[in-house]
Amino acid sequence: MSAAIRSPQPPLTRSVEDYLKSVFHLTSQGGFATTSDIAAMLEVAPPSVSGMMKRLSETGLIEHVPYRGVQLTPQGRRAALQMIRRHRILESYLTSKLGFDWGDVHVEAERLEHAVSEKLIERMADALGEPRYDPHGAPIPTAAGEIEEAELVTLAEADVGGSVILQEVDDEHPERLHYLAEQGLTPGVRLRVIERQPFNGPTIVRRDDGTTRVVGQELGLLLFCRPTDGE
Amino acid sequence: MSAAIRSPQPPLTRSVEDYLKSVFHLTSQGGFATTSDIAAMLEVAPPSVSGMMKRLSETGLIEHVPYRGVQLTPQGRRAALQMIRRHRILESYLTSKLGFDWGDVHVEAERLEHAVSEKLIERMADALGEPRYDPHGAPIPTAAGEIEEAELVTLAEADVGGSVILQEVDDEHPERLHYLAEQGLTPGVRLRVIERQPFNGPTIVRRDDGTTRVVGQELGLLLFCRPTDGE
DNA sequence: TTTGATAATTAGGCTAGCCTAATACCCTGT
DNA sequence: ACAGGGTATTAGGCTAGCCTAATTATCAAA
Repeated sequence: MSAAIRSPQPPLTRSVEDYLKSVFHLTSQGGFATTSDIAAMLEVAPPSVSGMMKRLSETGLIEHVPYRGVQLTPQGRRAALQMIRRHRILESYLTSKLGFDWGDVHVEAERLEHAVSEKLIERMADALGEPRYDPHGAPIPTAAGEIEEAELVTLAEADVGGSVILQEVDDEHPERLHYLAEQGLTPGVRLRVIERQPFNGPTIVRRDDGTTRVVGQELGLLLFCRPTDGE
Repeated sequence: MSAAIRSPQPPLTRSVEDYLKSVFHLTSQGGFATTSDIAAMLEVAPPSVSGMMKRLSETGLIEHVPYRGVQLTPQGRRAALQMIRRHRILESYLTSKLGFDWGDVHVEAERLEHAVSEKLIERMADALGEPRYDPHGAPIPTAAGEIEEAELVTLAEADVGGSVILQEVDDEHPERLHYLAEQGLTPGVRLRVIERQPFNGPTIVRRDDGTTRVVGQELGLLLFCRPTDGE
């Protein structure tokens, strides 16, 4: 029998925490996370991923189907959600309490999330009033490990003629986030989808203030929206 | 010739940062830091220290006199002071802004100091109003790398009959700090040294409110005081 | 001056994580 | 049914940091 369960679980290393987060994100739509996708996300070589997957499945954090991919076990999912909570609480705290720009908090949180205690995160969450979303609109898992799963559609594929609320934007790349802030494309804004150019062309939207924005397909794929029925 | 100077200096590892801090503390009274003292402080085996000392002197952060000990180079001192600034600003922030107990902040800061950016530390320092002392009374180096050097005497060796201001207490061991707080022995308090028992016995002090405290020698050696002339 | 205790260093090994090169597997298109 | 391209894994190596055991240096006391 395998010794997948250990009573005094050793603390996870930074690397392990990063791998778990990646697997979580890559499997959030269901299915398996592939070796090459994980490698690309973490910027390591595929054999490094294979090696780590072996170790993680031995410790019971993931389920590995060779040549297919991996999924999180309940234990792995719990750890991943804890990391994501840390990350998003940190991003929220840095923007709200220390005046950080929303473009800069991601990389800062990326380092801090491996060093903060549970206690510190809960103090920050408390100071913020237990926020439910981070500055980029991403839902923050609860301390108990529950996360809201919304059915969002990217702006690049939203129905032309319909209305959407911009809910969440990708949190990487400061320049992109600065641009979005300049354009007033921030979480919560209501947009009417006016038209979309063919051949993966840009989407044209109108804000409530009547101004319009032209959003290229690449950017549009990173803007997650909730369709609204009302005009 | 050796290549002690590299233009694009690689970021220091956590370990290196810890070694530099240790050497700084062990040489603060002048002289050399010995291998065994460093090993004891970092809780590693002496040969680990020898190995690291070799690497650090190759990168120009310390000066190593074999079989004697080590000292920081100006570059190493700068790096050490930066770490100490981080540590003390973090301790201050956690107590002032997030309601942490002064006994708990040391271990939290010990982990965070390796993960915070310069920018974050400066934001915290700003939010605190550029504090000059941390919660345990230790002076905080400036961002430029200057630190106040006070001539302090431990309570265990303060002149009997004289008065002192308790300036700084060791920041480790939460229980000890809790005890000190209970006893009202916190930085800033004025104490009159009433008597001291022989054979490394306790020191008896009187606070301004007239109450007295009996402080054993071991504890007294960790309470750093500034003698005052006035009654 | 020699000896012996103590401290420092060298020798040699281990793990976590990464890498490249070589090999094995899977699946799609013919 | 199988050949080939692409993906995954295995093999083998490297570095940082740690360890223990063996060796060497230093210094004080006889």
